[in-house]
Amino acid sequence: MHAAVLVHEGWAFRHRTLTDGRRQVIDFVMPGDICDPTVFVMPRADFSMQALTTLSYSLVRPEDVLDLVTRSPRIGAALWWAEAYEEAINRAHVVAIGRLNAYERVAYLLWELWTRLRLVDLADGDGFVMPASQEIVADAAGLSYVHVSRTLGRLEREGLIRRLKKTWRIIDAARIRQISQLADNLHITPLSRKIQQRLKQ
Amino acid sequence: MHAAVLVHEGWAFRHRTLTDGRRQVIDFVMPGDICDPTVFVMPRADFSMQALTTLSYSLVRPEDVLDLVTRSPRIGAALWWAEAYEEAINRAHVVAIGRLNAYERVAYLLWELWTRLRLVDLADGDGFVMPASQEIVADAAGLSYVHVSRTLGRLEREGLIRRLKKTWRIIDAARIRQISQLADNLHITPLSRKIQQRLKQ
DNA sequence: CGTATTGTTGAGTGAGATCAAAACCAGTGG
DNA sequence: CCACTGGTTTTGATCTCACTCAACAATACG
Repeated sequence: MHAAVLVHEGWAFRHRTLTDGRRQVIDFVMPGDICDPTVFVMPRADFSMQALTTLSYSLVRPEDVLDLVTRSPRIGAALWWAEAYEEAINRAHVVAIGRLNAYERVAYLLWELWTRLRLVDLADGDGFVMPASQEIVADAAGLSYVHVSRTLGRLEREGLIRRLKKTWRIIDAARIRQISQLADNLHITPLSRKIQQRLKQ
Repeated sequence: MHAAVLVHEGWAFRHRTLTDGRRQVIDFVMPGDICDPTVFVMPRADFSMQALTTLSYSLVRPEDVLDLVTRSPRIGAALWWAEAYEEAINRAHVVAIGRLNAYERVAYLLWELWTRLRLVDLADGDGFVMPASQEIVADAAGLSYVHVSRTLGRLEREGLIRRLKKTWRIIDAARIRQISQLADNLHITPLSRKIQQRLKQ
């Protein structure tokens, strides 16, 4: 059983960088998320993790995880849910990167980030603070940063989003959702909302 | 209703098909694989599954899984391991599709399939039976089937693989492994081998 | 056999990459 | 308040890898 990191504040991302410099961001980690902390310490062969902002988090040791799970079915369920949620996001990424074009892919990413942030009350209405540079977004979407810039520009020109410094706003959520194709992959329910909220604290 | 599926014999694949027909294969399911333990927590699966050959499998109902896990730590550990393994494969897919070119991606796929089959003793030395059509391989790699055909042709012309009907052989494993870049993502250990072997039965 | 599915090959095209330069922005220090 | 610096974003021009279209070959199958 692994230890776990519970993120309270701040963003990070997990990524894999190849020897020649190519990098793929596997996913973003934000408040309410749980993840394996060993990556902070040990450069695992698989992937590594990097903070985007200052992070506040708590560590749960393996023994404690086991203890928590066996004692409280509620927490066990929450952990299990978090796991399943993460997997659903990962599957969506595979589909997005494998079969959506740049326009759809960037729309999906916007939708995912906004949705996940709303889940933990970190979205300010239609807007949210975006700490990641476009280079990192590109590495998450499997695109070049130049093309990400162009695509975001297009979405803005079309009136679907608006950007001001680090704050991005979803102007036409319905359209973004529709373009992204995979919005329903993130099946958010009132229950999941409550669970994630609790984990955030 | 959803339940866990334990595959004993045969291949299947999980995929997501978009409304316009574009399809992404999320992963292949082969003997020893369990899918999908998390489906109990999710309201509805965001993907569907399809058999490639006749399948032999056993179904485990949600209640029974819970029961098994709480009673036998051994089974709990095995489930946990299977989960982690599946995630590692999924992460590798994201990286492969996002950042590898067609040549590397196909090499990776070959490596992954061969490695996973060896894990459950279903590889005949350097060869294995490949039940999936190139169209399905293409949908797994995020490529067109035409390009998959060309790429396999190239690998064969270069003497790295050989194909005879449905049997594919890895002639130069070291090269394939090297080209795929992500071979070490599948961290196989003697332990994992044993666990997978047991699950196969 | 004939028919359907799958695989191969060639030609032309296009979405997104790469290259390069300019514009912008946040600090930092004078 | 301004100039200087390094990072980020934008824009234009060009190129390339993989896609599409189309025809044909091979294999599987009733």
